[in-house]
Amino acid sequence: MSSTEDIVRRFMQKGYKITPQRRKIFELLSGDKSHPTAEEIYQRVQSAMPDVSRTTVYNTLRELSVMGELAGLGDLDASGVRYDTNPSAHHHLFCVRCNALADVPGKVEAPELAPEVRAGYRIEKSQIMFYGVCPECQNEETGAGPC
Amino acid sequence: MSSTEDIVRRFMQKGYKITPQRRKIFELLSGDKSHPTAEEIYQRVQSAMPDVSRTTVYNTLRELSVMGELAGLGDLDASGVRYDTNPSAHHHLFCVRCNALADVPGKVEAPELAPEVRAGYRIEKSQIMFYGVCPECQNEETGAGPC
DNA sequence: TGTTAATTTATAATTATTACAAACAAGAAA
DNA sequence: TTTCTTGTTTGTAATAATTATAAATTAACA
Repeated sequence: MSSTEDIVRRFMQKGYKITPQRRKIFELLSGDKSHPTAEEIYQRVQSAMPDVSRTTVYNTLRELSVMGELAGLGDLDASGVRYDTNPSAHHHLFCVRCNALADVPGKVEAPELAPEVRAGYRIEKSQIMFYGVCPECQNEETGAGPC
Repeated sequence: MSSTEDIVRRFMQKGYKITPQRRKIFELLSGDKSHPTAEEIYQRVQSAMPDVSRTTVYNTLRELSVMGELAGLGDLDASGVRYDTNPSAHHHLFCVRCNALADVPGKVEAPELAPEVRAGYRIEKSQIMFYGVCPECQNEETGAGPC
């Protein structure tokens, strides 16, 4: 996601008002790489500004999504939508043990689909989810005995 | 998914009972390629057996998932989990207009991730979602005038 | 055919998210 | 700076998907 000030600027250009709540949410999200859920974002906002409501968090997330600053990643582990602050096209790594979600940096191309396998679809983009075990969970595996 | 009788056999081997409800759900699912939601499956079961409860549908879907006969595909369009009756590894095509979901037949390999891009993950499998427009929606586009 | 344990059912509980309407505040205008 | 207008926030209620629970039912076996 862009810097807080960039987003503030874009919100103002669109005629949106800059409230302390919105600014705080921008600050918490810009630079975040953890792909938090709405609830996690709400919790973080709470510690900084205890009176912010869930609704405001949801609203702001929706506005940022519409503006293309955020992308929502459909429910992977039934804990809700996870937000990706990196709006450029990229793939993801999902830890099947702890549900961590990481970006695959850089450009990795998905394969082209041959026409006979494309079912007539006109393909516009693609997204690869790599499932596996993150480094932290690999450590625990060796250290913590049998599963 | 396997044939109804194969699944019945596997359920019996596990000591599960074969009820008319379960058998009907197996029948409706085996051979299905539409990636229905739990609610859609419930509706279809209803037309054949009006007294089946949602809970039974959900329970049976969970049992089939645990047994590996079904795979749940996390929420793509906020209408709930969609069930894939094809348990072998394959990729998907998602229509961004009508939310249709289709299998990519055969083996299409996702790219290997270079170590410097893998974030330390041990990768176990991967799944590519191709986003685009299905043939039906392409037809409507040309026929139905401006969007 | 009777027994028993699994299954089904209806209902209530949970969880993520959206809708709503009243209270409030940002930013433009005076 | 004060006022005004309109967008924003908030708390609460509504939705929707799914899970938990406990009583009633029934499949499978003896």
